[in-house]
Order: sequence, then C-alpha cells, then structure tokens
Amino acid sequence: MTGAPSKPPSLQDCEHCPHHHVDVMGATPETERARLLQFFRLRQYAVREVIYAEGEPGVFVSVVRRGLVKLTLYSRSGAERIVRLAMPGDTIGLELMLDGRFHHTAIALTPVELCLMPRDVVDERVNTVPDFARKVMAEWHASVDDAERFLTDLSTGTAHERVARLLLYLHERGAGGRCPLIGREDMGALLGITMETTSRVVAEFKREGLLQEDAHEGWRCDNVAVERVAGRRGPANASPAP
Amino acid sequence: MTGAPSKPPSLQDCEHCPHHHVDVMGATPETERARLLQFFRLRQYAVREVIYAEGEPGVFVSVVRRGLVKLTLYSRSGAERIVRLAMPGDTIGLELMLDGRFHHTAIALTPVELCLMPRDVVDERVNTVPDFARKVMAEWHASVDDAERFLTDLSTGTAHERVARLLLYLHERGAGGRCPLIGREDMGALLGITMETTSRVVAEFKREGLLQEDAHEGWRCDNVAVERVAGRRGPANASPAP
DNA sequence: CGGTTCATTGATTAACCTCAACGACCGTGG
DNA sequence: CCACGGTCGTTGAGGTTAATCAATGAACCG
Repeated sequence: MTGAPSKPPSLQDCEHCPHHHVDVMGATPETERARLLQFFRLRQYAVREVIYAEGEPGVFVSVVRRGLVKLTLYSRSGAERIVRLAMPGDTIGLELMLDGRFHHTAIALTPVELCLMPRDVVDERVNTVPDFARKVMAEWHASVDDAERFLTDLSTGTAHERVARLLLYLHERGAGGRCPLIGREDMGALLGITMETTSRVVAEFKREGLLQEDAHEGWRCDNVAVERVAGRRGPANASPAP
Repeated sequence: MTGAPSKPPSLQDCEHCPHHHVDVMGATPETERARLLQFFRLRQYAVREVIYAEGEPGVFVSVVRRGLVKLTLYSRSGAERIVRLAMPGDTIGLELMLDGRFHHTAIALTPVELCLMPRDVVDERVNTVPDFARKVMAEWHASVDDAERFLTDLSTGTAHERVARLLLYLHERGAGGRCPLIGREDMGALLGITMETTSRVVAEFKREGLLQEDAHEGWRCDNVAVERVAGRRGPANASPAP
C-alpha cells in the first residue's frame, strides 16, 4: 500500500492491455482516450501482497494486466474461501461503483500489474456511453459465471475430480495457454478441501504422469487423462470397455 | 409453456410489486409507467413447472412477485446443483441482455408469479436512463453476492453446519419473516450433499426441537440454537464457559 | 384403494479430516 | 561457507463423516 511503483499508462500501454477487447477504451477516439489515461495508474504488486481488503473503502476499479489475483471471503467458521481468480483481462473491485467498499480481500498469487481506474471516471462513462454500460454489465456477468462455475465444478464431487477440474479451469483461462502454478493451500481454499488432501491428490497425479510441475511453464498436464478424471458426462464410466 | 394465465399488470399491480423498491418503475412518472406496462405480462407457474431451461433463447427478463424459484446448473458429472434461489423482488434472466439465452434452468419450487418484461424495453431503458443502468448493475451484483454466499456458507463445513446455515439463509431472505419450506432433494442440491444425509440432519434437528415443519408457516426454528450449530465466528465456542 | 412420491432409517463402505512427523528448498546471518 | 530457521510439500495412522445401497413407512392423488 505504501511506496509501490505507480505511473499513468501511455497510449502504448493501453493498446497492449489485455482488457482492450473488453473496451474500456477500445472504441474510444484517441484524443478522448488520452484525456482519460491521465487519471489512470499502473501499479505493481509483489507475491502475497494484499491488494485490498474486504470492507475497506476504495476509489479505484482495476483491470488485471499481468499475474494472478485471488479474491477471498471468510466463511462463518473463519476458514478462507477463494471465490474468484482474476487473470489478465479481468476486472476487480467493480462493487465499488455500488457502495464504495470492497467486498472481498484481494491478494496477489504471482507478481501482478494492475491498471487502476478512478471510480468517478468509470461512473461518468457509464452515464454517458450506453455501450460502455453494457460492457460493464458483461464484466459483472463474468463474475457471476465464474462464481457459479466454482459452485458446480469446483465444489462438488470427490477431491480427485475437483483437482482435475481446477487444472482444466486454470488451463482454459490461463493467459497464453499457460496454466498458472499455485500452492496447495490455495488450491484447497478454491476447492473446499484441506491442504493435505490436495497434496495427496496432486502427488498421485504426478506419480501417474498426468501432471508435472514446472516453475516457469506452470502446470503441464495430460489434458485427456485429466479430463477423464474430471468426470464423465454420459451414464457410463469412461475408460473400461463394456 | 402452453396456455398459462398471462395478462398485463395494472398500475395497481405495479405499486404492490415487491420489485418496486428496486425501481424498474419506481421513480418513473405515472404516464410513462402506464406506457411501459402495456408491454409487460404477469404470469403464474405451478409447483415444479420449468420456467425456462438453460441454453434456450428468451425474450423476457422477469421479476419474481410471489413464490420461490430455483436456478440450477448441472455439474460436469451430471448432478443438479442449485446456484441461486430467487424470491419476491429478485430478478431472473438478466443474462438475456447479454447474449439472448438463459444460462440456468429455472424451476418453480412453490406457486410462482412473475412479471415478464421484454428484453428490448429493458434494454432501451438502460440506454436512456443512466440511473436505471445502475439499478440493473445492482441487481446483477446481488446475483454475485448470492452465489458467493452459497460458496462460503452453503458449500463448506459439515452437513450439520450447512443445513443450519441454509435455514438461517432462508429465514433471512424469506418474504415476511416466513422461512419457505423446501424438500430434502432440493436442500441437498443447494448444499452439495445427498438427500439422505440432508434428511438425517433435518430429522435430528426436529428431534432435538431446533426445528419444526409447518405446511403453512414454513420452517419454524429456534434461531439461537440453529445459529450455534451453524458455526462460531470467534476463537472459542459459544455455550460452555471456559 | 393401489400407485406414486417423499421422508426416514439402517448397514456398509469409501472418502476425507485431523494430528503429526519429516524432508526439501531458500534466504539469512554468523 | 555452512548452520539455522522458516515455509511448503509430502506422507502416515487413526478417527469421523458422509456416500451408497437398500428397505420401510407416511402422505397424497386419482
């Protein structure tokens, strides 16, 4: 929160923003865009740094430009539960536009770069550009879809199934086909199982060759095999012939 | 889907709509309101009736005026998972505004009355009334909050805790302090546990006097005791002195 | 009054949690 | 340079919980 690197983005930065397609700025004329950019800030966060905390008042809605952010809540019994993973292109802190406070605790799982956009600026834009309002709604909806996917895919079934589905999820959403590497504790918090169980399952997958851990590449996995573990859709089981 | 009762709402109907506070119509002058109402439809649904199905294209965004609607998804392994319960005042089918298709299957758990609003009308209103756009976002955000609460409260902890938390949830959100009665199967689908386990826990609660079932009143429960089962927040447990 | 649906309960098995110990890795400071 | 403490992943043993398979009873409806 203190003296972290922070600067306004250039037009160049903006062009390369993973969020560009969602168009905070995409369909905006260059002069207008330049005007808006001066209000924005790029900021870096170190691994494990708290980006914001639940209940805290805030001013900036952010777009993830790089890295992986976990958004957590705490269950009634005090356990941490990860309710969303934000990756490049995702928006975090949208709830500020409603009541000015953060509804989650956001923590960097890898080195992270955010583009911070003042709530007022976003707000004004929602009011004046109907198309932009629609984009924001789409962004909002993405949160819903994500949370619901966590409910159906990552919070049901056996530990084996959940871990497999998490790997598929990471693979599918990971930037550049990269499947980001995350720790056992966080996996557990995502899946609603303990760290020990997670570790056992992951170790088992590795022994069976479904999976290997590469510090640089992230998880490298045999998607076909993982998919099979993740759960069948039809009535029968997958591998053995009838 | 066939010849179900359907009529446009009157101004009177509108005044008494549980959604009035969210203001699809609240801050709207009466003449304008009357103009819009002609496009709306009130429609009733019987218990267990499918209101819409996942993937289906749709035209109407709806507000629940009466009853209880479950929104379900199917997990990769085919099990039904309830991702949201919509009660009077809640909006369902908002996702139509993004891609014109329903993202859940909606089923009436009790007799239900909906106010159906054509997507185009809502759309046009979003474009012309910025305040309305904000209301829609708030509605969207309510879905997120709900889904996340399901993740943290209803998908973690023991079966006892989950059932207790579900009762508290129903009590808190139930219209008129009424805690709507739902079946064991649906409880299980909400909590990510089996019907049998749910039944055992509910039966146990009833034996212990935490809970009684009343066809008209819904669940009647000893909130203090249920809260205790639902889980402690502090470091120590609730009842016994140290 | 049969048939259907729903809740309940039992017996057994499988899955997971808890507590605990151990080793690998890493950065720090002697 | 190596010893130290920290964090993180792995693994084991034992206990608890919930899933599964199966049967029975209660309520409801035609």
